[in-house]
Amino acid sequence: MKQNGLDEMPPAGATIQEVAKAAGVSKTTVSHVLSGNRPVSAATRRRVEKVMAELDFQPNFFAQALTSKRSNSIALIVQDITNPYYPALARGLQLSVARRGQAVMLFDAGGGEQFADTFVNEAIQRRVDGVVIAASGMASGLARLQKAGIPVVAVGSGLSGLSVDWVSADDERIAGDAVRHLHASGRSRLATIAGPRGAAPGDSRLSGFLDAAASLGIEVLPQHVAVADFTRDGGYEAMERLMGTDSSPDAVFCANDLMAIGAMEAANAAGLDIPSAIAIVGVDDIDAASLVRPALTTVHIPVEEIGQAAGDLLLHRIDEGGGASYRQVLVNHELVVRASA
Amino acid sequence: MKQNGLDEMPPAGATIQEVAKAAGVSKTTVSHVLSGNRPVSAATRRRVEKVMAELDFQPNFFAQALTSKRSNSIALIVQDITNPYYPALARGLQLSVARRGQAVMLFDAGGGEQFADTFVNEAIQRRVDGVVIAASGMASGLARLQKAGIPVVAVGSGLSGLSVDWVSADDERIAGDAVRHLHASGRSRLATIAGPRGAAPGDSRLSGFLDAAASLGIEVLPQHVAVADFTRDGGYEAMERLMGTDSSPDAVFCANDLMAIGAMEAANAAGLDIPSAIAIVGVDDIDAASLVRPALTTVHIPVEEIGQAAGDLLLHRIDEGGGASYRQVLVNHELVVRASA
DNA sequence: CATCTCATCCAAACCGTTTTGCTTCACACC
DNA sequence: GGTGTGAAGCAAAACGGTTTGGATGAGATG
Repeated sequence: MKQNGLDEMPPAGATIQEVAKAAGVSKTTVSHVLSGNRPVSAATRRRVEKVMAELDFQPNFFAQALTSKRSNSIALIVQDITNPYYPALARGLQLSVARRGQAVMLFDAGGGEQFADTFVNEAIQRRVDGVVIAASGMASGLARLQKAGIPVVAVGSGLSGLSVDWVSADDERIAGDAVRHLHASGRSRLATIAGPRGAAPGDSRLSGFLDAAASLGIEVLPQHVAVADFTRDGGYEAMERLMGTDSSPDAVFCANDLMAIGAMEAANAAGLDIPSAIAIVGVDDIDAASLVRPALTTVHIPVEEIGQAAGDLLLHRIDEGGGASYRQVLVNHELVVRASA
Repeated sequence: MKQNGLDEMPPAGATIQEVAKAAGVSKTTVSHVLSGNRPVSAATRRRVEKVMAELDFQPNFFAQALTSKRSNSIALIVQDITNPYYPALARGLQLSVARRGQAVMLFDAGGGEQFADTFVNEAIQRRVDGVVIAASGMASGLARLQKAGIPVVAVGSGLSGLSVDWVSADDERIAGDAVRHLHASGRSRLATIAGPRGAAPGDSRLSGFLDAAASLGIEVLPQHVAVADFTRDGGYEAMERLMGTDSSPDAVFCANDLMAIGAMEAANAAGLDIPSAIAIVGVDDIDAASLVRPALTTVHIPVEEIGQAAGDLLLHRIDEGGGASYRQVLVNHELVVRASA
């Protein structure tokens, strides 16, 4: 019977009832000293608090949630937690919401797409107080969450049309800045490795790239637009395709660093020198960007800040409701010129 | 009043009571079709299920948790989520526990130390079904969790003495393998950049390093043991200290890749060629290890597998209790020889 | 025909809180 | 000495499920 040799009894956690009895008051009163919802005389309060401490009383979380209808948990749904972008996002988010007693539930789609919807279901069933969603194909999930009355904030661009709070980097301008940098350093045969079509930052960075090129009078060949999945391997393969075209580019803008690094490897493997034969620029400024040789020129995005902003937006909507006026925040980016372009 | 232009009414989630009424049965019966705890006639079952679907009924998570005393959530407490080691761990863990309907709650100590205890409290209050703890200074937290009767599994070494399930890489042998490789390639003035003393993988890798050196007849100078905090910056500074000593080393074993990369940078900055002037080996085999130039020789650790094993151990203890017989699993590592050593 | 046994279903108690009336009591006031 | 007032505390009803102990009726058994 005895499971642990140390204690004679599993502590089992005192209930409010037991505290009440030990303190000689009703559970109502105990509840009141707990919540402060109604006044309790100083003497009684002290007595109750003392008993609580002695019994190591901790209010039952589930019972509280049941009546208050709040779980004090928020869900973070990410595309791929092993992509260094997301841990930074998670940290920022936790920083923001932890102060308000909210815990973060992590749902990692593992790079796949189909899971995101499953996770939305989980979040709804668990009645989280809110969810931050940073995964591709989130539109349908968004709708379901909103129908369920759960506050959401989306992370990523291409959301302007939707009725949702969101935070994002200014992806079009990011791409534009990269293009202008490339152009200023004399490149003219521009290519891009874009993210998956229809997904968050992929489309915006692509259109930003295209627009900027157009406004500089640069023609971008159709075969110079490759699509990959934001992974290093994807970038590698996309680069191979790009190099395989008859008129090969002298610069490529990659929609994130991971793909840019993959692209660099492909270029190396093909014997192309970076940056003399081909310039490469990425986006995100992950740690690895400064580690590769040549060091990757990229656009720094303050990811942790994005996470915090998402948390703030979410808390605001949880507290205030906020109705149908949606807020969006754009964070600042910065071109970091290193050696690759 | 109207908040969302679409629906006239917030769906509000049907209760079991409403389902019962609509199906013309008692809530008991509904509960039984839900849980299968007692037989229900096929006809009734169908009727109830139909009503459930129509009303989009989802059992209230809190109410269920209140009676079942299970939250179907587990906590993952990590030292620093931006260290690429931990996201991989998180993924492995989720992979393991998601199949059993458990969600992962992420607590990121943000590199700091003092938070881990706070998080343990959070976990207890939230009555998670179990916790995986992978952070330094976890001993006190372990004790508290166990006293609260919450299953725990620890990740990291130096836990052999403790009464707890744990999973780890074989840190002593990892260090030994690295040392033997260094020795085999002709190095003799070995140094190490260890993790913080008293913390999980730092100590074991250090003693493994020392033991292996001793058994090879290599003398390690006291000033050739530097301590850092597992970050890149920490590795950089530790390397500076190492190079500042009068008899400078010709090889350094770093307790993780991040520090190894920092060390490489410091060596570069000092004009030391790697590997001719100084060899460097790390541990973890994070993505960046293959990206730096020269590519980092390191010891590969199957981190995702560690996460899965931790999940399996935890689920087992949640299900079976398991009493005072603790399990430990050691995962296999592998030396990956690249260019830096 | 009386009884026994299942299969089905229901009512009520329970999980541990919060919240909403109400009661009590002391005190001030007229 | 009645009456109004506020402070302090209590009982009971939620919250939305699960579980336990019957009740009911149909078919099997003697």
